[in-house]
Amino acid sequence: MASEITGNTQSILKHWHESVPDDRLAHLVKDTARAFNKRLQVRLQKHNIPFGHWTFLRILWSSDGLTQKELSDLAGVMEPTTFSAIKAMEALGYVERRQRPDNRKNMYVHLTQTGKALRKRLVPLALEVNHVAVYGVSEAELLTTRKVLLQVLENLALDETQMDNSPSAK
Amino acid sequence: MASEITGNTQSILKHWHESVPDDRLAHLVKDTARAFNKRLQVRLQKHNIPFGHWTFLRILWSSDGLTQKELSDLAGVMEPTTFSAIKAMEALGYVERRQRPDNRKNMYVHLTQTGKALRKRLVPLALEVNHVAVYGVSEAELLTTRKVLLQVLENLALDETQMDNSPSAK
DNA sequence: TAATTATTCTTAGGTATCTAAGATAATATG
DNA sequence: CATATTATCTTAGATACCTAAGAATAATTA
Repeated sequence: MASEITGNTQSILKHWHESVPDDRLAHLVKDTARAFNKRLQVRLQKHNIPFGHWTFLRILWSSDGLTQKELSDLAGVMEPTTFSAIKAMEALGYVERRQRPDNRKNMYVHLTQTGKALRKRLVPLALEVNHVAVYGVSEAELLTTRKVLLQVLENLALDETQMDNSPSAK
Repeated sequence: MASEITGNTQSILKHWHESVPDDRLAHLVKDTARAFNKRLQVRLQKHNIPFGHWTFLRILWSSDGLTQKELSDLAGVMEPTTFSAIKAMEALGYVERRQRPDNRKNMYVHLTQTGKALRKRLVPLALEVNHVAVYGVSEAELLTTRKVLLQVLENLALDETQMDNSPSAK
């Protein structure tokens, strides 16, 4: 009769309170991302939406008719990931994949009515998670956090351009 | 001859500069976590260490001889994840799984010499990633960020205890 | 315009996670 | 102490990602 909780955000939390290694921002960011994902996932599950479809739906709601390549870039995933997600979503009737007469290479992805309709139901779930998450955090702190994370993302992107061209395996 | 970069942290970054939706901390945290993972992963790859083993090695280096269950809790993953990672690590000769005469249920995981030796080589890689990541970020900002992420983690953990007991769908 | 190069989609196969459920051992209870 | 419950490890199978490589098409260039 104890807690039936599966994802153990609890124990992770405990760990962070007990020892905050001041060299491991990566770790904290990762744990937080996992918790965010999990909270959205359980909400989506109640609507029978696989978490992986959310990413693409979100993009399509704001810009329908993109190619799979464009979708991949916006979602920040590789083409095969997009391919299989979109195929699954097509099978579920959320999207249609179309080609244009003037271009037989690109695949344009369009939402169906069903796909469009999901928006009203699902967006509030994500907003709720974000709302819950920032409870008790001041605007100023949030601003700083966002700024820092953006800077970190930028630094890591720079590392990428540098590392991937100089394969100095040490 | 353009950039041979596979993980597209670049395009994600661009997206964040173009539109910062002020309701989507989750999204930013997720992108940052992915970038962190990726940067460590490419470094580990040069040493032929799968990213998934890193998590468990790190824990074992500071507390050898834990059970698989304890490892799972500390790593924040489910038992089957730990099970297969540890099995693979056993096959590679990094760890040994032992049972005690007084307890035939628990599996105690011990590092081998090889496993212990990896520490000296791998820990610097993680430190480097963290170092690169926080370049140009002030101590004060970092402190705030850490505090905020911890608070967020706490809020999400609370949501977990609340949601998972009141399955009010819809 | 023909040949080469680059882009996009697709297939194949692998990693790291998960949930659900089986097996076995330890613990608690009637 | 026998039975029921709980805990841990394990198996099986799914999801969401990845890399590498093939196929088709579009774009470039010689």
